[in-house]
Amino acid sequence: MTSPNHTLAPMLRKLSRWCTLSEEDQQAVLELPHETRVIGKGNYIVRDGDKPTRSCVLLSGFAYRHKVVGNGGRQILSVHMTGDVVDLQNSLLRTADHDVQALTEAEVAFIPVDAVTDLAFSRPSIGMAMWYDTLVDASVHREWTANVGRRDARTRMAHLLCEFGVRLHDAGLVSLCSYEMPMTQEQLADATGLTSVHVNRTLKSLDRDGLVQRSSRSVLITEWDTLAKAGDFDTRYLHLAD
Amino acid sequence: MTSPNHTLAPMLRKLSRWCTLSEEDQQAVLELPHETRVIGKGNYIVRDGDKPTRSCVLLSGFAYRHKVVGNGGRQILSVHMTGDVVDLQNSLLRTADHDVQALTEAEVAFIPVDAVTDLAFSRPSIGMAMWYDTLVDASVHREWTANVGRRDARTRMAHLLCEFGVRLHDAGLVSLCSYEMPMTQEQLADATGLTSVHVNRTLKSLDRDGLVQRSSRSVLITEWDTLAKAGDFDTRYLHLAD
DNA sequence: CGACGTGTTGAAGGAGCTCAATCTAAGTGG
DNA sequence: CCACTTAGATTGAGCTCCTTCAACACGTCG
Repeated sequence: MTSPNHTLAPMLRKLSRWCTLSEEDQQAVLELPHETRVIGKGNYIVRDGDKPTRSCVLLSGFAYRHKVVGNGGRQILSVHMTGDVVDLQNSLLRTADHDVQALTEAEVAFIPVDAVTDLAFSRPSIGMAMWYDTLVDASVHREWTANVGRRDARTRMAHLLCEFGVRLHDAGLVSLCSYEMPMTQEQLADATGLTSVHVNRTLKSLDRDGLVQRSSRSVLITEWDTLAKAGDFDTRYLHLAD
Repeated sequence: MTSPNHTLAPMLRKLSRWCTLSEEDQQAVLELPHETRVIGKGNYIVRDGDKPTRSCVLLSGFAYRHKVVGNGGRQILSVHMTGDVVDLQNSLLRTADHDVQALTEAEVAFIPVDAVTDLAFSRPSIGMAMWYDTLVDASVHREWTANVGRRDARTRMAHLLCEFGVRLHDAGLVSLCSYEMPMTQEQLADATGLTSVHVNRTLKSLDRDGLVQRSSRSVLITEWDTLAKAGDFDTRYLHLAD
């Protein structure tokens, strides 16, 4: 791997997850023109309806995507971490169909979308890796639809906690069973389609049963297998092993 | 447009929706190697866990994608119609993360996935159109997540009926407000995260209020604007106009 | 210190579920 | 052409999971 200290190294790491990239391919990714910026906690990266001309890569921190529905309710669609190309979707689709917001203070790199597509089609391996990345994203959306549509509160919550553990672990950030998850209970509610009150009770219940401990923003999964079972969780939809 | 009678014409029509394709591009799409087949109503096109080597285009009829969760519940993730490349996702991701099933008897064309990717990267306009197609698919997933996560039964149902109307209309099949929708109430339930009993009551209620009439399998939207409003429906997520 | 964001807990209510019976329409075989 | 079957639609009654509303606790930060 070329220069792990390079700004876009997290993005390269992520793309390499999906396809093998040659030395030149790797170099080309790292040389993508970009501009870095720090986004304050809670600030918007893209707003629903925007016509972004740049794609955004998360270099550090967390971000999430969400939609606001007619009655004022909000649905969080996915949570993103270091290395995620968090807004290829909106920029390639030309008009954003959802909001992207910083969950914590976050370092991001903006890349002109034309540079991204040019690279994708001049270097098929990179193009395939990017396409694959957006496909995995869609797979996660499918799992979330099933999660909020057909699982009860306890299962949903357990599922979400498992997903975060696996993805953070895969991104090389933490151990599977102990991680920092900077989401409030209200945000967890918006991610699971519940109310914050019920999220509270559900977390308490999981805690009482000895499956997971959550204090302030840290999560400690005490019984991974039991939690995964309770959460109807199978990593397959994350496509980590294909 | 080249030869509207060609087998793959519906796929070409769909791709042309997303990007302008040159005469040669169009020809190249139509000349994709393929094998057609008729899939009986209710038969599976792909099963969760399969490793498909061919992608599947719907030439006629309807299909839907779904997931089965731990407690036996089923969540329908999207419904597909003529021209939809119904399984680019599963074939490009190498392992299927959900089922694809024929809703009605359906004519399909199977295309080797290698032929698809070769074409995508040898002809960037086609590649971009295909990528775009999968991105729109993901956008629909996002809307569905919000639909089942944050809207009440009545709104969900109205939203679904509006989506079908717009998409069928866009595929050139029918008028916006009157179409055949061959789904049972149980399938509508699995698409909306409700039970069939409650779907029945919800449809009755929409009917009573004069918004929509549904007899056997036909849908007649009597008050489009009112239904769209009741369904918190905005076509933007379908990206038809970008 | 006071204020604000977040977490916690109780009590009451409701949207949607479960269970179960009945009805209807479209076959299907004799 | 009719008895029989079967998949789906319809309706009622009771229940429960989750929501709503409201109060209070806790920590942090000006």
